[in-house]
Amino acid sequence: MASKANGYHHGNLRAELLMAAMDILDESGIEAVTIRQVARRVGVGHSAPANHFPHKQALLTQLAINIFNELGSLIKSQLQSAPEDVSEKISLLANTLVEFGLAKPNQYRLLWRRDYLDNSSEELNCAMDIIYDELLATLASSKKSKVSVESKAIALWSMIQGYVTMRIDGNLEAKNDEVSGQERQQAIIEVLLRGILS
Amino acid sequence: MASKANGYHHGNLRAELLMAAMDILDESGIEAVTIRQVARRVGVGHSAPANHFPHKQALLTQLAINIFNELGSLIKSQLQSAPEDVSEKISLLANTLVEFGLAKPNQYRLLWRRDYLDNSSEELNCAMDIIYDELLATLASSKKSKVSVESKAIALWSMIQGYVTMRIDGNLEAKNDEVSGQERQQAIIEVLLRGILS
DNA sequence: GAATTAATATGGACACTGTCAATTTAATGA
DNA sequence: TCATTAAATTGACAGTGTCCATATTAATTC
Repeated sequence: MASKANGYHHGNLRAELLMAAMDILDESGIEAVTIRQVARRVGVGHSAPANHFPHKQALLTQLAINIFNELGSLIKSQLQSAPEDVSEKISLLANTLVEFGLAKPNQYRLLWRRDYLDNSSEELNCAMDIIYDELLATLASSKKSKVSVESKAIALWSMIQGYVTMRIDGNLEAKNDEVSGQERQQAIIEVLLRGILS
Repeated sequence: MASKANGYHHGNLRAELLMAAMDILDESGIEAVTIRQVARRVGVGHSAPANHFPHKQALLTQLAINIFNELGSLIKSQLQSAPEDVSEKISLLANTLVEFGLAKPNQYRLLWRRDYLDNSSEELNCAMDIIYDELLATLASSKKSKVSVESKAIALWSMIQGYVTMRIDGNLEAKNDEVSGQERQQAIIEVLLRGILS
């Protein structure tokens, strides 16, 4: 790609490794993302990545950070052109998260595979918190009730996380009955919304 | 253990492999459960397990089935000595699931790691459905509303799954504020319950 | 500009994995 | 008793992440 084409030194290896890793992730899932496979795709020796990522975990963590950031941007842009109504806002946010997960299942999965990631990475946790904070801010304008905003946020955050995970893993297929995914998605958001707003 | 002690033929290998695998799972997580490690712990050659489980997936699938069954029994016994009140029943069921996940995180995790399991296994899906059906049955006696029982069940099932996953992966630690896990757990169940019963 | 240093690449090695194959041992049944 | 079958053995293979010594180039310093 945008390499210096001098033969030995690549010039842009770190970025290209990340791109190749993302491609493999999308195509074949996290299990297929191996250091050696990524190196092969970029056309470089199997030990070259070590200069840019000390271990596999570091590469995957950076990948997850990038995914969180992209998802965060998406949510922000969606919310900017959002209606004033609180429940519509919450619904939009939830739908954006679900749609992202369904559209890019392998990327979404990686976000929650903390066994593959460096949990102590500040950057990773910040990238995640940006999304969570968006959720908190949106919920903050809902009617005060016995239940705290934090609890509402965690309830919503949890339900979305669980729903998407089960959807993309095929755990809900047999339970969809006559209802389409779209309707179900709308319905469960509505259930929680009712609890949040009451 | 209960082997025939003849030296060569083990006599009870299948069961002991499962026990050893479960121990390793509990102790060190799913990544540490390797065929060779399990065989080593039982004191048998690295290829002996192949006679009882054609591949690693088969062993892990059986493990997951056993876990689902135990969890199912636990839930059933809990519900038998449950109060009549619907909301109390739902709350009990949710708490039982969450408590199980927190008490045996690695077992709980495996239940949802469909990439490690044989998704087409009838037995596995049945074992899971037993729990889901319990959920459905409990919810069925709640007040009829615009939202179907199925959607309520999936909402609850999703929220629990997401909440437990994030709790045991440490994704909620920074978001707990001053509130203890117990209180938070109660609060999010209450939020959803309010949506379900309204 | 030349020489030194630092960064980045290379291939080989190691221990580990799952799975296969050929072989050995023991139990079973005609 | 003897053939068959089930269940164990060891050895091999390709694949993995990570370390190592080495080679090449870029950057820095004199």
